[in-house]
Amino acid sequence: MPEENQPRTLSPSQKMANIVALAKRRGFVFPASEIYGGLNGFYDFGPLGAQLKNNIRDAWWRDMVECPPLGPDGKPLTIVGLDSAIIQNPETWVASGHATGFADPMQTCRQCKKLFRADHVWEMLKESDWVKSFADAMSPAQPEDLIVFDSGKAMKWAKTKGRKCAPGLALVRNPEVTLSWMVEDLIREPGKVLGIDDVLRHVATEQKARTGLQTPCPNCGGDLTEPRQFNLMFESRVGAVEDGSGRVWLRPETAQGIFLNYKNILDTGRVKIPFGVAQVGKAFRNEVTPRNFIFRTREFEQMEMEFFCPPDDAPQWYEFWVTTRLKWWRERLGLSPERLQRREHDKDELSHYSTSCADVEYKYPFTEPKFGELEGIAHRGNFDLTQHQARSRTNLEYVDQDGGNTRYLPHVIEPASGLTRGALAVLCDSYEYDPARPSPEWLRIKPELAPIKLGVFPLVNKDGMPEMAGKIYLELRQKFISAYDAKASIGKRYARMDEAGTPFCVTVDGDSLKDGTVTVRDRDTARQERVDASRLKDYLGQKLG
RNA sequence: GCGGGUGUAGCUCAAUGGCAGAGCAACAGCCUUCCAAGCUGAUGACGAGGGUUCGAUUCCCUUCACCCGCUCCA
Repeated sequence: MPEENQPRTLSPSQKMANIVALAKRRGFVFPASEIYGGLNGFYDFGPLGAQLKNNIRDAWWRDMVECPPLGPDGKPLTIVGLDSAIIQNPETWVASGHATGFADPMQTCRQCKKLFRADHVWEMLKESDWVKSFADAMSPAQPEDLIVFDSGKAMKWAKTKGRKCAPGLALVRNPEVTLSWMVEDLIREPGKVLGIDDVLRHVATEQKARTGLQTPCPNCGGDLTEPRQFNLMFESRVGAVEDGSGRVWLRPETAQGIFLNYKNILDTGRVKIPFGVAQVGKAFRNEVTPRNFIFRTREFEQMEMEFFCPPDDAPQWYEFWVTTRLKWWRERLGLSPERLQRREHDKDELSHYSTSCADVEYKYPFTEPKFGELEGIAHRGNFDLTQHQARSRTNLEYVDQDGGNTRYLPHVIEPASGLTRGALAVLCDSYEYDPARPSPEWLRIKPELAPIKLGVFPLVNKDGMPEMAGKIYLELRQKFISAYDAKASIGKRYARMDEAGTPFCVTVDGDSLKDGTVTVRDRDTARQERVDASRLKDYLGQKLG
């Protein structure tokens, strides 16, 4: 209901709150097991959400498997489908690196309470503000990666910072703690030139001797806790005996199921390189912090495709898939171009398996003005096949009969998108707000993706209108997902359909009974057109695609 | 996992150490001739567990969930 003085535009956080509320109100997304108080990181998709998600999935499957794009040479690509088990032999995850890579030891700082990956601490330390400012203060004239320890300069610096400093000893580090006990020995030689690595090594040795810990906190220099194990994979057990013998994991990504079946598909699928294998399914990660509605959940759905190609061709296929996938989100799902971007990963951001990786990113309301991930396209090289070949002792080489029977492990380009995130992006992108409208909130979902395509109403519940509307409904529902509604006022029914993102509403009114025409109302403009009821199927077929 | 904040009906909000109220939504019916009209009716809540108390939604403890930040990540 529009209220006076309501602002026309919403802040990103208000917008997000509205989207979450609408998603629940209209049955798109509910918190999982809500009657028991919910469960952190899990959501259920309601009637409309399930349909929306299926529509996105079907569009992806259609464009990947049933009718894949043409390659750079203008010839159609070969991509086949797969649906592999969620639980696989645990060796899978040892080979893929998830059993170790997903079990990162973490450390918390006792002073500033920040959390760090233990294997990142050293690098972060080098980049940390307190080490840098320390270096700057000590040797403004020196290159940035060098520190000159000089007690005279130290005293001067401490003075300008308003800190006390004993000759030759006391350096003060940010913000309160003295560093003197750590660098005492180094300062004995004023003027000596040292690299940051030298200093850090010394600091670490001192700290270990004193506290038994390896490294100071990169943020504040405080004490870090012991590295603690985190395992991001969900554990389960095969067999009913609880003795730890049948331990298995739920897959943290769908991709590995494809690599495990690579040989089977080669042997039976009549495919030859280059080709792709696509799969949609649930994956599970024990995220440290599920956050932002369904953006990061512990159970989520992926749409992944592994594209196998000759090693030399990999760079061009990588480029091909990045542009193809970006275009897909923009054109097929209709996401706003200005809210989509391609972002190349930095070197230090790359996973253990990939040599290059680009994200298709969307500007979600909760990341604004920044972007958040929607899909990642990774050049995985032959990492996975190499690992599985070695660990399973199964030859996974491809014999290229077109290329003089050469043998090689193909390289892999992997476009991996989040279906759950895709649904979120569609909800966010289609959310419209205009307090001047009778229905101020509506979802401008692309008609092809809308969970309900059509509302069919009698204008009022008498004079034969319900009968005629009922007949039209029975006919149209065979072709379009439709909803019949005769409750409450016509305006309310339009508003309900607007919030569900239903693109068109057909209304039977008094004239319909006389001349056989009905009105078709457009969700986005709220304008109506009179159409002959007998032409409805064709008319709507054109509009709904 | 750490720190901060928040938990009363589906939503927005009341009140109270002694029977927990309203508006909207949803449901049934009446009415209604194009954009959340009206009438009637029935349904519906103190996040969970424990403690103090004759009695706790209210005070105390614990826990769970959600929001924000750190971190991780499709």
